[in-house]
Amino acid sequence: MVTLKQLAKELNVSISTVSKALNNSEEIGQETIKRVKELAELYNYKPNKVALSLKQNKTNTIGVIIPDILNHFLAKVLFGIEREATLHGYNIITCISNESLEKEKESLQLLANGSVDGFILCVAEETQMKNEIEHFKKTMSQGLPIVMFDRVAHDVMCDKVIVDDFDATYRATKSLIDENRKHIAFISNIDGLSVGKLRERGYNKAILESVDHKPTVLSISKLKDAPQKIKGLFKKNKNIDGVIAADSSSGVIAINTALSFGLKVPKDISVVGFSSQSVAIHSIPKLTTIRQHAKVIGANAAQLLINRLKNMSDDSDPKTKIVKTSVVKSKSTL
Amino acid sequence: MVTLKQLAKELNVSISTVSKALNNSEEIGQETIKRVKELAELYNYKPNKVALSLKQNKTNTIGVIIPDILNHFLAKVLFGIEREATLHGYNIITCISNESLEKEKESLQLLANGSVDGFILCVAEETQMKNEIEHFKKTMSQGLPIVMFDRVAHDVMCDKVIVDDFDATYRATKSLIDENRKHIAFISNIDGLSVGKLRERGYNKAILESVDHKPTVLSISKLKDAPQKIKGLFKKNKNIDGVIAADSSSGVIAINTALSFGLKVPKDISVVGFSSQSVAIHSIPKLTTIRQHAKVIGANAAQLLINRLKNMSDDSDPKTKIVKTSVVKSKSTL
DNA sequence: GTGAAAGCGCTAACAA
DNA sequence: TTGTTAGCGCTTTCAC
Repeated sequence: MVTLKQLAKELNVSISTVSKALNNSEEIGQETIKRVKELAELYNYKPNKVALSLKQNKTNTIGVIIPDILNHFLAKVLFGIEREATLHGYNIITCISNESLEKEKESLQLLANGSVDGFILCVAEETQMKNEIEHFKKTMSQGLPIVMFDRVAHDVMCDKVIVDDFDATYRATKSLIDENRKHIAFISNIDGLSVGKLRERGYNKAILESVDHKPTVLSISKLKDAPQKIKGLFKKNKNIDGVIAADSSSGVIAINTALSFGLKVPKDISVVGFSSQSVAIHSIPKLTTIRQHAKVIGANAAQLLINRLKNMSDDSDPKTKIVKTSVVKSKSTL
Repeated sequence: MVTLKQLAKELNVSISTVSKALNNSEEIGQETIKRVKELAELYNYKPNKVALSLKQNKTNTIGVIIPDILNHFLAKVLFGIEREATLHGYNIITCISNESLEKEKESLQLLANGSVDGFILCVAEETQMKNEIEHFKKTMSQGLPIVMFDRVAHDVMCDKVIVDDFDATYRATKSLIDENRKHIAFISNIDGLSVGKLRERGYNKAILESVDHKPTVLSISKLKDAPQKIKGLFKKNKNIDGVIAADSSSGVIAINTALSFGLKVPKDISVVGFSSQSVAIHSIPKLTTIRQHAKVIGANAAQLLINRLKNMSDDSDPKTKIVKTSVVKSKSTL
């Protein structure tokens, strides 16, 4: 990489002249600016990012900590973050916590050494289980703002972007009730997570309000077992005629299982799931989905963080942004 | 963040003493080392990464450029890269090219300013179409090594990690022929990509060698249209009794479509697809998959790059690593 | 055993 | 209009 020093030498001017010329300083003569810029162009000069970071005490880099990159929702959020960040001239360093508290702590520690200006993260499952928040607080006390999305730690005072999980399942369940469904089950692969619990509660509320059966909840601990477990559920409760799925896979699996069981979808049974277009088409009929607008969530998180970074002095109260879900009706419901 | 300077001041010693003490230098007395380390611990001192990078002229950061983070295979490779990189003390900066040549160039340019020590990338679709490679060469000539995986530019002399695509479909097609299938179709959502072409060729070869029908190739340009297009294919060719799917979604969609068509899988029709466990379970029966070992690919790519970085002087010939696919037999084939 | 000083590449206050 | 200098945080050579 060519440096200012080399350009200066070649042009027989001082380093600062070159620097100013490249930054279009008023101080420098047009002629000089032109000469400098031409040579810089020729040598494809790019200001060294590391030196700039050191000088300006900011990296224009955001640390993103994701529990699971293979989760389609989380990948999509990451996509949204990357887009928005790039738009504002920020890079992202991605760490994957693998749902582990230890790895989450490590990643936070590792990047809190000047590598990044702030964090966007989704709390790991283990962290939520153990309800640990000290590492978040410590990071923030070092002057690194955090934005949490989806799964958040309520007791940490930071910006957050969340989904209206409770409402979403409440309304979805209601809508199945309106279809005159009599026995609606709730299937979840994420009952350990804050969002999973919220979704279950929304379902519970709707059921308890309107239907005369108790909530029927199926918890899938390993996705691999989903087909079998769902099959078991259908066998045990022959009268199930509606399913709310809390995660993106179990909805399509529920449809496929129902079909292989000889049930007609949506005639005999309606299925709604949290999912996205690209997964929803893995069943025929296509799954009616609760869309979380993952990209929007990512973009919002990035915006919140970048705003904080741009006004570091401004110590205003943390904001929580709720991104409303919307239902994309398809042929798996009436 | 606390700096050496501050520690030095507080301890009434010089900056260099503190630095040496923290690095366990022989020069420094045990007593001093102890004092210094205690204070550093107390203040949670971490050497500033940016300063280190500037000093040592390396960042311990890898730039990863991925065409599409929502592609399950690519996400999994990223996972593999991240793991291996973390293991060796490297961070990764992720850019998403969105299959665009322009974005790919930009990302490369943007990070080639000292932000990263090298690149791992999968060539964007547009880049492959236009067969552009200048930007890769330029980057490499700046002293930044590149490792390409999956979709590679053959004319660029760099390390590569690829899959035995041709062989994989050749063998998969053969295996359906061995099942006594008479009319095997090939479905692809990636016919513009180098790997897509290789896969098609493997299929073609097997068909031309052994069966008396011409290759039947269905090209899906937008995933959204997959169910419809596949339905069309089945309608037009009622005697199709085998399907090879080149991408992860169309395999499960083919099964689901066949079922909705009244066909029995695998009795009437066998389906094999490039996919992974978590997508394969989106059909009942589960899809027989050609596994690409995405995580291994990622890990290999990271290893190759890190090796180059560790021996920058060593100008040895580029290596190409082939990660063999394996078939995970499931109930969608006989 | 400890400290001073140079230098990584850059910007900016100040001097000329 | 241009140049000198200091300094961002760190390591390392060389002097004491």
